[in-house]
Amino acid sequence: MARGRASGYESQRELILAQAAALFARQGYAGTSMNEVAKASGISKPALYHYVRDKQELAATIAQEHVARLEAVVHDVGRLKLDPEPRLRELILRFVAEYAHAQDAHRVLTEDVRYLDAEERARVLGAERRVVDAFADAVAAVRPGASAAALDKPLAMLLFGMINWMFTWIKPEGRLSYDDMAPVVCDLFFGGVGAVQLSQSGRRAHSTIVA
Amino acid sequence: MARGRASGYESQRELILAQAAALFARQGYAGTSMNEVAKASGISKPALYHYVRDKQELAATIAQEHVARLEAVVHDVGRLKLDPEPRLRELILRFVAEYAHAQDAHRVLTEDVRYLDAEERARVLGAERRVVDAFADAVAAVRPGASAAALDKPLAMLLFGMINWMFTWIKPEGRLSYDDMAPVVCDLFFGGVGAVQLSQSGRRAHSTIVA
DNA sequence: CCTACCGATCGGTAGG
DNA sequence: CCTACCGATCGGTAGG
Repeated sequence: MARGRASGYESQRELILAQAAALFARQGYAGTSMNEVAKASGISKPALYHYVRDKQELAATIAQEHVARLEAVVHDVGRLKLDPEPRLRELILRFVAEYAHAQDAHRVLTEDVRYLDAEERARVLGAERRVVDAFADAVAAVRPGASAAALDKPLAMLLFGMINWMFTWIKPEGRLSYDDMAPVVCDLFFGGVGAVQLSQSGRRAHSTIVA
Repeated sequence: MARGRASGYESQRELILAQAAALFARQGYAGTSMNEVAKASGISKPALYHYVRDKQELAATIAQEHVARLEAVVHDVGRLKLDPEPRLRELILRFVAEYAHAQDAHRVLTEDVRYLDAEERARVLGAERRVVDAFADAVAAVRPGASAAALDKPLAMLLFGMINWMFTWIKPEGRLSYDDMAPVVCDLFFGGVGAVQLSQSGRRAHSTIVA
């Protein structure tokens, strides 16, 4: 669609998307004005509208491209034909690496998708669901014979919780990086998933032990 | 809507705070107007400003009161003088229970604190830091003799990740509740924390995080 | 007539 | 406690 454009058009648009992602991540979608996006991109607001249709297209594109990369990671790892544990470990390591160099887009994906209209939100959430399902399958594979298969997806979500939450407390200037934490997440999950399998085999047995 | 006399001031204010928390949680702080808060509270906008100084006070109060409850939980559990593992388990169960009946306030705490001015943000983040430190201490206590004490706080943050992320995927109408997941989180963490201790011993002794 | 913009301003709405 | 407004800024677009 952009084939006829000048060669600089796509690179300018990519710069705009990067600047918008940074602003949305820091200030939120609703808390960021198109004037700020234009200023950060070094162009006027009318010029900005030469590259993007409207504000929502910015968030939609940022989220869509990011979740598409996550789907690509899932696909790539699937083609490696690894055993269950190496496969899940590979997924975790690659996702953390992906987040590490796309922190802004990831925050837009997790916080700003609610501002998209129904159709675009459905597209993004559909891709997210496929990623979650892939993780749930990988979790199921490392829990052979588990009687509580209903916990595969919740366990995958706990895994996502650990790695998605990392962007709130890992600071670029700190000495602990995303890559340092990825193996810790793996060890914690692989070490603990067996205990969940055992204690949850009789459903909800523990829910009111202490309270 | 029924409104009392002078004694009704506080209850009206509490209704406003609850409505604001629900709107902020759903739409974000910047994406919510004071007109919406007034309408949801069944009063006019000028009337709303009779109960609150400005928009920021709403978010500050919601976040401050919520984190104060979390600090109270930490304090209450501390007075029980439990052994390390029951203590951390009790903290997890009570935090999940607290989140379950304050989901809106919790989302404001985790997403909208960035919109507060420096002073109020510092107050909230200070309270959050004390809560995190208490969890890190509880984590340290279940890792006796661990040579990688620098991982106590990161492990506490992974724990927070699991339980803080729950609000994004546990739906009220869903099959799994917060209370169902709390023991799963406990089992996963207690089962896995030993594996982390082994594989991470000797790594990055002076790692620090900025929380 | 195209592109790549500009200074200025549109109709509405924000917090107050 | 309402109507009536303000200075400013919102997302988006006019003419040139």
